Amino acid sequence: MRKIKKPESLADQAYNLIRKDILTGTLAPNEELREEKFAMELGISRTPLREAIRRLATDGLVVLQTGKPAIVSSFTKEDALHQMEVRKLLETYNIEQVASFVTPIFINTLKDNLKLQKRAADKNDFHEFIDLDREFHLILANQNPNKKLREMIHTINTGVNRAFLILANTYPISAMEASGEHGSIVTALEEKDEVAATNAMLEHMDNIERRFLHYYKRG
Amino acid sequence: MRKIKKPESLADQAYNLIRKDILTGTLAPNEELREEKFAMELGISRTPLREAIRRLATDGLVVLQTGKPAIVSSFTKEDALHQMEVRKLLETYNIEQVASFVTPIFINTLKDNLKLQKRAADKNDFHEFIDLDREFHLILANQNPNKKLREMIHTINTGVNRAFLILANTYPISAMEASGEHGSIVTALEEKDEVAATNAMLEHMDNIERRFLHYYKRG
DNA sequence: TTCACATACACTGTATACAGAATACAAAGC
DNA sequence: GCTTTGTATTCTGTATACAGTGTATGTGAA
Repeated sequence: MRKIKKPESLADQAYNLIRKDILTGTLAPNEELREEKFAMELGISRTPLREAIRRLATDGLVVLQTGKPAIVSSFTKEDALHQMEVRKLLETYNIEQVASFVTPIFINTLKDNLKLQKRAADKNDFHEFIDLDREFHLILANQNPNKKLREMIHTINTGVNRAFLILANTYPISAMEASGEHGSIVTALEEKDEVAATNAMLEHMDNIERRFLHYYKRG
Repeated sequence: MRKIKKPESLADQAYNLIRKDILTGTLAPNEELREEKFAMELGISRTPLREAIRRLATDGLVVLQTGKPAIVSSFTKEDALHQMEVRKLLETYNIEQVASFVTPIFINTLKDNLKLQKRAADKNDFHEFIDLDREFHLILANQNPNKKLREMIHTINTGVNRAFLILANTYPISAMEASGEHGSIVTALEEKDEVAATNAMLEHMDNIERRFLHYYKRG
């Protein structure tokens, strides 16, 4: 039976749109989200917009201030490092589990993604690479049967990706490096070597952190 | 300086109230939350109630169904075990970290809580013990400088505590056992023995799981 | 000029009104 | 009797209206 797709609610649409704008930096940190004004711009009323903003707040992407307009959240270096610490814990734990579930189709999916990553890196297509990077880790997470763990990895990665934007300028090097590290992970998985996979992931995480700090310092 | 407490918004109040009702089982799984009816009962309008419900949804305590009333979420045995798996990961990681930050005042806070736990267990005060149990793990989490990790432990523990309610009937034994396990954790922390503390926590987690499965089977 | 104070404005929090979708029920047809 | 279809009701999604509070602006006195 073919399903008829339901139209997304206005609140959902607003949520996705604003979320993307924050993650891509179109909406800068500390920017105020005045409800009436913002709703008008989106062509909707305050009600669904408010719902979207509240949801973004639980994601940590905006901060609510009672009686005052919500603002796009800013984050310190410490916040980013904290997130990376948790991410490291979750991603390494996950890959160790996932290494036992390796199937040919799973490996192929990863390899397809890898190819696209390399292509994006070659073309210097920044946004494309960020998306593929995110997707790569999503594929890994989604292989885990534990739904709660999957959810947590998703949210933490969203936050981290935002900090990653700081690397925008010097992205080409980062992308090449990251792409190579992803390759190592896939190789280890293909050989069903749990230890190697975990180590590869840990190394990847450490390198992300290193690159982040390196470029963060230079502003 | 004494602080003047700001009045909570209606949405906040509704959120806390409904949350508690779900966690204590006053609102049963699959129960429908009809907005108008429910808002009337609380003496507020639909708007703040909706906000509360949406927030509960991101906590995983209710499930939204577009165009249909939201329902109190149910959870399967698998869900509970999945949550416990993540909790195990986070709590053991946390305590290993926290063991290095041990201060006398921290130990005293834990010991105070322990005393109250024992008292509640002796008095067979079910709700009190659940609260103290939750607080015990909260104290441990809050000692960690990593805010993101703290947040995650808080949310995961909320969910787990709900499953714990299944043990309500046979609670006395569980409470005594859990209380003792908490004691072992504090002792290990007091001796600044990271390994012992981590092991004590891991054992505690495994026991929670064991008790859960034991009583789950018997209904 | 500067400070005190009053007034106007802007924005959120909350209530209510309205439209469309889902559901329940009853009547009609097989 | 059972299925089906039309209709009424109920509910959510969204828009709008209203109230209260904080902030900015402007005016008058020192």
